[in-house]
Amino acid sequence: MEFRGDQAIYLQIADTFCENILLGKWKALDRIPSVRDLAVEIEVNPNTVVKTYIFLQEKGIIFNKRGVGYFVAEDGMEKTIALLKENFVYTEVPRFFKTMHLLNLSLDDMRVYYQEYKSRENTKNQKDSAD
Amino acid sequence: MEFRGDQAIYLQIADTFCENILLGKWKALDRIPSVRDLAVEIEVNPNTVVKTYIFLQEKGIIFNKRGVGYFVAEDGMEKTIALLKENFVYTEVPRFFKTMHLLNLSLDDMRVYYQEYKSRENTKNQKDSAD
Amino acid sequence: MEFRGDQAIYLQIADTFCENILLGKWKALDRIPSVRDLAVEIEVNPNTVVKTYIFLQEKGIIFNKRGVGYFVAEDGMEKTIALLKENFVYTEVPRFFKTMHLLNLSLDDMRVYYQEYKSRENTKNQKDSAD
Amino acid sequence: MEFRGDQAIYLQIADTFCENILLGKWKALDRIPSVRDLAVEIEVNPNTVVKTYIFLQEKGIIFNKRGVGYFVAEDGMEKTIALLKENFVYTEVPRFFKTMHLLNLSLDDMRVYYQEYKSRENTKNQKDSAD
DNA sequence: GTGGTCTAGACCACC
DNA sequence: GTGGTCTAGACCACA
Repeated sequence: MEFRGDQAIYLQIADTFCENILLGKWKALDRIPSVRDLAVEIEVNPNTVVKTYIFLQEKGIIFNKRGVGYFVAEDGMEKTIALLKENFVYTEVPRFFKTMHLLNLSLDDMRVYYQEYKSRENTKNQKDSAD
Repeated sequence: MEFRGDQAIYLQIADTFCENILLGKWKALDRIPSVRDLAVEIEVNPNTVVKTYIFLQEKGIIFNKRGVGYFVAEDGMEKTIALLKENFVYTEVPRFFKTMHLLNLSLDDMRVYYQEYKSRENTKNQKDSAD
Repeated sequence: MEFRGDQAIYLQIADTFCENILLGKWKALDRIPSVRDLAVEIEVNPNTVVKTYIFLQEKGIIFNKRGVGYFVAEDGMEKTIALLKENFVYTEVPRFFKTMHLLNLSLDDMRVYYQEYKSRENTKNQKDSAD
Repeated sequence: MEFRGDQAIYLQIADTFCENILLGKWKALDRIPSVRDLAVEIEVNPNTVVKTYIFLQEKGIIFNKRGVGYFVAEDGMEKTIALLKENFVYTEVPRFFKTMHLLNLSLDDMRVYYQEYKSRENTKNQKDSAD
């Protein structure tokens, strides 16, 4: 797994985790990988994974059974949506529109980018399912 | 000037500077405030301003005359647009659409947010011009 | 370590670093000394070392893993050679020949100086290995 | 006139001045341009030219008649050669060979560069005399 | 432990 | 006056 330099690694892992929840890869009460396993898999320090799990636990998305492992909370998907949506609507969206405006781009320009984005995604998914 | 805690101050200063360029407050070949003056004005350490100016200089947005001061580059606005646009189109836009998609939001939902954003901006501007 | 007064210390550190790369003391993907360790070793302020490392990172010669340290880039030697060679061939060499010409010196004169230089170097190396 | 960023402007002016002496453009006891005239011509601050002239005067290359102007010293050319040669032989040449060695270049490689340099100079001179 | 950032204050060369 | 550099020391997030 590759990480960007502009954000803490443990948060990037959390982002990916949230994606997986929303995409239905992990469902309510599913057991998620152990700290050690995940650390090996994505090649980061175990402490970093611990920080991710603590972060997600504080958000109520996962919970921990002592000596057993971490599990997706019963309302994990709702909590995930709440987490992402709050940040998206109140922070990302306004910032996005601000930059859009500075660059003299309109919502219609976005429509064009959106078409491109969707066709790229389709291509990627086809390739993935072909693998 | 107030700063957020999620990004280095010197980068937030740089962002504001880019905005000012795009809004036409500073034009090509204009002399910009000296390191010391700006430091006093926005209440940060001179070294922090130095870091901002070096950063902008590396991006080709400003240049410096020894012992005279910093100036907006002749193609400063183009460089600024290039800097912002590159990051926006290739990083922010795709990430934005990705989150949008995860949250099951459509471009039409964005249109609603955009109306809200614009009306907020108008209110703000009216307040500013009233001050 | 001793420094000349005609060039910024952080650049002299960078020069020494480049030499070490080219002499094979540090190889691709080697971890280089931490900012603090190097600062202590060569008796400069940690901030000065930071400036050197940021400079080398921008040149693509080293890279950094968050919370771990700095490492020589995979193509660190190539980047180093590119950096030195570009400046040497397009700036230093022509300036050298220009001065040579002004002083009425020929390449054959240089050959004499070169012999002297090499014998001095040999003497120095013998002394070093004797130490 | 254009200046590099890696050396003080007053020294770059002094260098050009020395070249002119060695190329015979200014001869012993010639009057050289006034501070003001030269400052206008090469577009620098008059104080900078003053600094150049003081520097050259300290080296014995020019002298000053109060209220009249600056003149090339009787032994100006010898002093100029002495100045350049000292720095060249003891500083530039060793540094040049050091970089040459680090880059694995031989004196024979220099011979190639020298041919290129000379042919470029010839082209330039032909163009100048055609103007 | 690591690097990243910031403050405070100093000295310097330069224009 | 200007920017460039350096020191000293601090705090923080991160691995």
